[in-house]
Amino acid sequence: MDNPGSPKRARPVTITDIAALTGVAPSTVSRALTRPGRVNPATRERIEAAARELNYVPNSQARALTSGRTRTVAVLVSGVTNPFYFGIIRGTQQELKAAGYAHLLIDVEDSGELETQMLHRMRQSLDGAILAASRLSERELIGLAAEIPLVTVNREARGVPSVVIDTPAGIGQAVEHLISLGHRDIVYVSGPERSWPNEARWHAMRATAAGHGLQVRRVGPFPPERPSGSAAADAVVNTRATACIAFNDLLAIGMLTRLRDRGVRVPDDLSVVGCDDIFGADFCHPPLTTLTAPIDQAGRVAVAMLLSRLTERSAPHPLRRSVVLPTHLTIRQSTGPAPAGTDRP
Amino acid sequence: MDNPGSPKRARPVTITDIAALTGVAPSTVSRALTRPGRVNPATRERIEAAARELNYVPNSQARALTSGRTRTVAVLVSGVTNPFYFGIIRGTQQELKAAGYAHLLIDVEDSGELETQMLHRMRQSLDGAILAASRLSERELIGLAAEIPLVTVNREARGVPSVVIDTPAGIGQAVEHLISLGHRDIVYVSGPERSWPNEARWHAMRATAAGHGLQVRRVGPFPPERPSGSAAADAVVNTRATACIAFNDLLAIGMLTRLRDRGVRVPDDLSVVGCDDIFGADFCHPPLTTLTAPIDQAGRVAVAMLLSRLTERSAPHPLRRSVVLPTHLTIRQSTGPAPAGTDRP
DNA sequence: AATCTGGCGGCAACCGTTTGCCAACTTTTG
DNA sequence: CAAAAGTTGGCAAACGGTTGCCGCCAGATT
Repeated sequence: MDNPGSPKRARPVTITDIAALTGVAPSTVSRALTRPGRVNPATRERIEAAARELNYVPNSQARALTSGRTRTVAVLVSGVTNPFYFGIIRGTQQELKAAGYAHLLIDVEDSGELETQMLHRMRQSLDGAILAASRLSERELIGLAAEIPLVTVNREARGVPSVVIDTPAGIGQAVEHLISLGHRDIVYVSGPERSWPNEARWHAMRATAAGHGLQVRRVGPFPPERPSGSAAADAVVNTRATACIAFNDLLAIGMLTRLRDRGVRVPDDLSVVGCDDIFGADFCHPPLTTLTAPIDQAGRVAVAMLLSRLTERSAPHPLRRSVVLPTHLTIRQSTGPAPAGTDRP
Repeated sequence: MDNPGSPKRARPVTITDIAALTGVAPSTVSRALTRPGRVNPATRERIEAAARELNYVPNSQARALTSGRTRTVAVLVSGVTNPFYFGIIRGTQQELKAAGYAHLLIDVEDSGELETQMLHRMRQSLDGAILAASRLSERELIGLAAEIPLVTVNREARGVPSVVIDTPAGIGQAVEHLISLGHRDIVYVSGPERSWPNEARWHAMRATAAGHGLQVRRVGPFPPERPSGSAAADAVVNTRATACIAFNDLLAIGMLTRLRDRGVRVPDDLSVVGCDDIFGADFCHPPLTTLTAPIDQAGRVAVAMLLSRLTERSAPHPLRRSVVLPTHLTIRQSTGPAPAGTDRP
């Protein structure tokens, strides 16, 4: 190795090399490799042998130039920090790899602007994109979907295929769980105001509570991060509620820490419910009662929907334009009976 | 929207369109956009204005075809599940985005074969790659590094630039911490046998202990995942040691759960030390004493090293070929004084 | 035997950009 | 004022594939 700092990359093998070796035209090589029925089986065999021998790897840039297809899908998340996205990343990665697509990861950090800009710049290098947690307006989203095939996660927009995790339905279960434990004063710990799932969760909670003749309150909004849990915990304690449902587990786990510091016992003094069942929800202290969401699956389904749209030549089934995945309540130790004094105010 | 299933992508604007609009040749447009000094400032201004007006986005495939540079870097991790890689992913993502590079995520699932194969197939679409947790042999690694610019994380191989997190040095601290608490019988909970950092940690532990006239034992190997913590916990209890250091936090957290189930009190009966300080190490129960590793930083530094190699025209500094990042011991509540009876056997 | 048909392979254009080379023109220099 | 040097822009050839079209040939059809 003469200069290890800048490895000399050997000139890659091209179809022309294979053509020369087999004595056919480059176009024949191309066809043998991409349209197997189009050439004589014998010729094809020779070409394939040569390709194997030369260790040929097709140049995807060149391919993309004519075909327009890059076999690359972008996955947009906002904040790689959030374990929720781990699931999305894992699910999409699995499914994309299995289909032979490349997985381009983009962190748009909660910025709708970055989101549009990135997608716009890369649109020629992508076959499609998965938008986990878009901050875009419905208008913008639809506009973008006209530029490039899109599937959203936890976000609905007219005409844009989506995978939504039905946490709102789970919220209903959670509220009933709390009511059955004797809680009458439940508060919602709000996440980002402009977030679609946040609003959906809040509405579901209010609706279910109303169905039981209860009113619910709301504190926040808080950034959906662990540190915000402190402020959230204080706000909840302030309301004198006996139970709360937090926008997500990150916030809930943050609250747990603060509550412990303040000497508020969970669940004796206050019951806490989270959302998502992220990594850590089962081993925090106390283990968190939460709405278990099939996050990985959401990622996998989103990719499957996108790819089926890309490969399908006929018009896509209008039925499968949107998929809703169910959640369920996982009861652990952060919820318990309402404190005696407050059972019936 | 006529057929929302397959959005018509408008034919993208090319430099030829800009050339036509400004009345210059395409080559001039190309130069105006990529080699600003090469054209008359006035012409350039006109071209830039036209480009802006037409909302021009350069086609990166076409660019890559001639230039050979794709502005894409692959990040290889083994198991997106492991929170350790979250840090790597976050760090690399930040740094790559800042430099205007695309971030291609590849999960090679602990398979050296997949690792080689993927890199080989994609080598023409990549400017370089970051190998976090390579399972490759030194030979293979060096071979691959000759094909494509590489930076490894937590893995050393002759002539391949690397970022290594100096957990072994931290292990020394951890051992001394345990000794100062009166522990005399410490066991190492081994991770994957063929893993480079695993061996390094074990050696460091043995060396430090030997320096204090102590012998240490080793249990395992265990897959570095939470579920393996159960088996690991049982194995450690079996040794009757009073303290252990686990290959990583995932394993340590898994152990904590099992120990609690078995009624073994941590730290009263057994002290546990983890490695890495991943997400969750601070809120598990009890919070884990661990070696805090600058994981994000490792990702950032790895990318910085790679990019500097790519842009530098002269030979790279031989000095900066490898970087070692320090760790420190973060003492939480999973370590405490050795149980009285066992202090001096 | 002449014609038709279908299979198979080659030619050449094209995808969008970069870049070596050259020509025209302008400015500096002696 | 002529020659040299420097600017600036255009031409055309790549880069590595894909694909429409055409021609050749063998076998089938009449």
